[in-house]
Amino acid sequence: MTNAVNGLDVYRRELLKGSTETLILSLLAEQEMYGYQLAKEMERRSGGYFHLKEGTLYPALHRLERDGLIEGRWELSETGQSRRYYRVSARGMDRLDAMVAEWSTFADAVNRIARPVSVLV
Amino acid sequence: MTNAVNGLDVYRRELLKGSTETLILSLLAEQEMYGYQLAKEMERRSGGYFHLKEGTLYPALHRLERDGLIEGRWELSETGQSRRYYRVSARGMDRLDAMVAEWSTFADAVNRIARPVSVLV
DNA sequence: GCGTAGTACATAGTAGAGCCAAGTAGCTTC
DNA sequence: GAAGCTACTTGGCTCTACTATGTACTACGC
Repeated sequence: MTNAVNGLDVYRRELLKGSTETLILSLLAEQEMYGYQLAKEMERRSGGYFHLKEGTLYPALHRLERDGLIEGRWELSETGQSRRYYRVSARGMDRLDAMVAEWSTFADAVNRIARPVSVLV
Repeated sequence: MTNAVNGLDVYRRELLKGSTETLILSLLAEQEMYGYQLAKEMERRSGGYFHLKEGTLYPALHRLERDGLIEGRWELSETGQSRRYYRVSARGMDRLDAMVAEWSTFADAVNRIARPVSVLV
């Protein structure tokens, strides 16, 4: 499994570190959602590129809630399943703005350095 | 130190994960360099944004060499200090292209999702 | 001669994040 | 009644950036 180009698998995974929380916050800032819904929405919006695993998603939500950036509440769906809905707190909104700004700066800095080899010719 | 907004410190650090090797490869693809020089060049090119620590830089170079993406050779500088110069291998060039493409896809995907709160109003 | 600073590389240990895997639990469909 | 989907949880693993420390050489000021 994951033969040949396995270096890129690791690469993509590592890229995701640090951006996951920004992505989650950003989606929750638009509308209240529960975990599973969030994962599906993330996948849909990114054209299938982001596929948040449970072992990534739920711990991330717990961290965000622990840090007071989001607030969750339990709700029973009409099917009888419990769902935990999350919304972004005021503090979370501030943090989101800071994170998006940071992402922007970061992406600019990377783009100033990283160029495909072909451009160098 | 690093009081108050320490959440963002962690954030920036995590963002860097996965991009460090792309940045290093990219700079080395332009010209052969030794570690210390690479760190300085990275800082200069990013306008001071990227400041690679030794505990990040040297292990990263070792990984890249172990994976056959770069090749190093020792050289004695005129001051008498040993320096290890690295250049990107053919395999490293291929990998760099793939990494830059991956970065581009990733950045696009993030930009499709992450927006500052103000835009939502 | 000695302390300090800069250059240049190395590495043990730590913390954090994403993932795998397995588990719990309710519902629907065959 | 066995899949299969929804929905959340958790323990353990790996990888990466960083901290801290160490080595070693040069150059400067005193």
